[in-house]
Amino acid sequence: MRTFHHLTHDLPGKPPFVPPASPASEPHRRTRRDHATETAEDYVEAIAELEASRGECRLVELAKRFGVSHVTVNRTVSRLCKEGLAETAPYQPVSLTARGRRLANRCRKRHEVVLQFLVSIGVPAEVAAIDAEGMEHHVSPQTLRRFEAIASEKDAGCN
Amino acid sequence: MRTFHHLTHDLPGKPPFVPPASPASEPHRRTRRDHATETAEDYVEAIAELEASRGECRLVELAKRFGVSHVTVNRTVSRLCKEGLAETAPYQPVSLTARGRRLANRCRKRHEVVLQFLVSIGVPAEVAAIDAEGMEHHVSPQTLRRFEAIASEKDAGCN
DNA sequence: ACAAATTTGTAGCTTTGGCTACACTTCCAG
DNA sequence: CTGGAAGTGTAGCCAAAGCTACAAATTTGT
Repeated sequence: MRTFHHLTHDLPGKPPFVPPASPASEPHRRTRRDHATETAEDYVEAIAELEASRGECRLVELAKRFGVSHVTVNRTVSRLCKEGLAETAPYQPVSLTARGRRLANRCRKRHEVVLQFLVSIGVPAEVAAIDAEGMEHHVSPQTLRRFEAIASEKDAGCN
Repeated sequence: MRTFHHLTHDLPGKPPFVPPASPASEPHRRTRRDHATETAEDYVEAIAELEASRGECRLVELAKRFGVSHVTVNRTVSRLCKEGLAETAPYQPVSLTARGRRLANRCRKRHEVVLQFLVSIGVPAEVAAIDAEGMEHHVSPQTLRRFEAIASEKDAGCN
């Protein structure tokens, strides 16, 4: 993600051939940006759940949850700490900061809405669980509102 | 993606502490797997479009489309070639193989279905375009069928 | 209390996907 | 027909997210 302008002195004689970057590239740029936050979102959500269900969140549990090695979890949690979303100390459990908790709550709600929406339109529960996991990070607030409305509509039996 | 067992002699005295990997990790593993194919899907789709609209697909056009540098495009296209989805020669345009074209067609259809579905449930077109871009890769065939059904339902004015 | 099991940390590797800087082809205009 | 602009290639850097192997700490069972 980092840019390196420290060597780009922008000497006026030679514009270093900047690529034009069409407006149509916006959705892609957005999708890439989402990507960067996906991991953080998944992690804070998992941490919150584990704290709720077990009282504390240990790295091994996260590793099991995501199906990755504890090393990957360790590094990712370090990143979350640097970003001010989580806190931890060597050999101690992981906890969320206030910011992390807020993010976790938002993600949990969004996840639930997406999942219930998929189920409400007739997607089998197991498939819906998988799709929701992948889709949730790309659902905008506007779309989420529509999902919510439709899910509750169907729940009320108005179809 | 590569694994390195060349030093894992599996001496029977010490099982190298295999992580348990809960069943709940499946959706995440699946999502990660999707990730790997997302780029390929986006690229073949873009290549097909550019071939259709301009007769040929040049790297610069792809770079503009995705908002990335031509270097990134170059490397990604090389990977597509290795995977048998595209073909190119130095300083020549990029074209799709038969496999690449089939993939592109599937992706285009899926993209259209997702986009139309979002619009049909009342998401503003611009927002729908962005969301579709991010969501499409995570929509299973089952969910896609539901999307399709609902979109055509609404189109027919049955609500 | 101590050995074993579990958990966590660290070193070092891979691939993917970003980037800049610079070199080289192509191609067209004058 | 030649020179510059546009397009492409290559070298080399970065960060994220995956891994194994090994080391250290902590917890647990006897």
